[in-house]
Amino acid sequence: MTSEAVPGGERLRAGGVRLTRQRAAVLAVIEGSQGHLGVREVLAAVRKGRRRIGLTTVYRTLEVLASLNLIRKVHLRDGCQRYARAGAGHGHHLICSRCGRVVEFSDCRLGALIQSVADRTQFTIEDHWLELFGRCKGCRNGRGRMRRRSGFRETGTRPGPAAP
Amino acid sequence: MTSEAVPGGERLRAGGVRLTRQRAAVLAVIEGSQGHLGVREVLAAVRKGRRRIGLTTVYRTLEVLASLNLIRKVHLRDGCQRYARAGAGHGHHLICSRCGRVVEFSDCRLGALIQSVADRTQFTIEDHWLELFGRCKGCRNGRGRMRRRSGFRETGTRPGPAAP
DNA sequence: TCGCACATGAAAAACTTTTTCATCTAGGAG
DNA sequence: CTCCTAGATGAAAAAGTTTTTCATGTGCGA
Repeated sequence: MTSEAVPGGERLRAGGVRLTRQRAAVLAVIEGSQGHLGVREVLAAVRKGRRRIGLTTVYRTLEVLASLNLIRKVHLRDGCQRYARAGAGHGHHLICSRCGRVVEFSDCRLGALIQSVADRTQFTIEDHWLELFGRCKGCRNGRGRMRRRSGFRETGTRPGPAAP
Repeated sequence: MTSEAVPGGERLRAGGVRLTRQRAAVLAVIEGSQGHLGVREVLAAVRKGRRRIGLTTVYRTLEVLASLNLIRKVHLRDGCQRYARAGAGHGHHLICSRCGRVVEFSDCRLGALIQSVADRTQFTIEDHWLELFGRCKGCRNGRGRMRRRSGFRETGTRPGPAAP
């Protein structure tokens, strides 16, 4: 297995960690999903792809990949151990509350707001975190809310209609 | 114990739930803290105040109080089962990454940004969520980062230097 | 004051996350 | 190309968190 053949291989190496088949598999699963996945879902998806992997490794790998910014940790109203593929920006998310689709955006013009809050509160503001929730085009007229923890698309990359 | 004597009593009743000594105690602990507290910390603080309460009740009560907007759920980088007192706004938080102090603000002028992201992604955006992280005045020159899960001030309301 | 629907809490169950440690392997050295 | 080893893996166990259960308690309207 050459690193060239594995998407993300270079990026893993660049991060100073080894390219293992497990890491490649987890990265592929996340990148192949348009939604956000939890630990058990990643485990199931990797195993469905006929690759052996242990639960412990999934925990560790998700943490490693997130720290390298190869994937993003997504926070929902309840529970925040979910992950989505990383886009170009610094990781703000727009999440469909019905199907779970995650779209990343980075143009958060918060400069003025941050300045104003900083002035008023005497804080030095170092970081911010913004998430938007709504309905994607396909789920616009959906009746209810899909079960939160259900996977959206485990794998398979079909270009979605929405992208920044 | 009349409801008048208990801060939050009216608000609990208005929410359609009973005013119990446990709910009052949990609310008092959260309101008396300037930081964010986890479930175990709330449990410990209530018990330190010599009031009997069970862990199950703490879980249930925090959920009830948060659903009535009497307290807020705070999400941190890791873990998001922490709670802080509720201010007037719709609940955005500025959090000191050293001491844990939480300041709520509500003037988030995100209209233009939300419009722009909505246009580009074809999403209908229904809700947003913004959190700022930094250092409060007192922690400006702090060396490191205080242990994340440590309580900040369990109780006692001394007017802090920072308030919107 | 009474009564009961709602609330509590101890214990157990269910679930999640971390730790441990023996084994494996990616990938650089030779 | 083969060898070697630090880093990676994973099964099992431990630790921690959250939910469920159900008998008992109590807020509050009648």
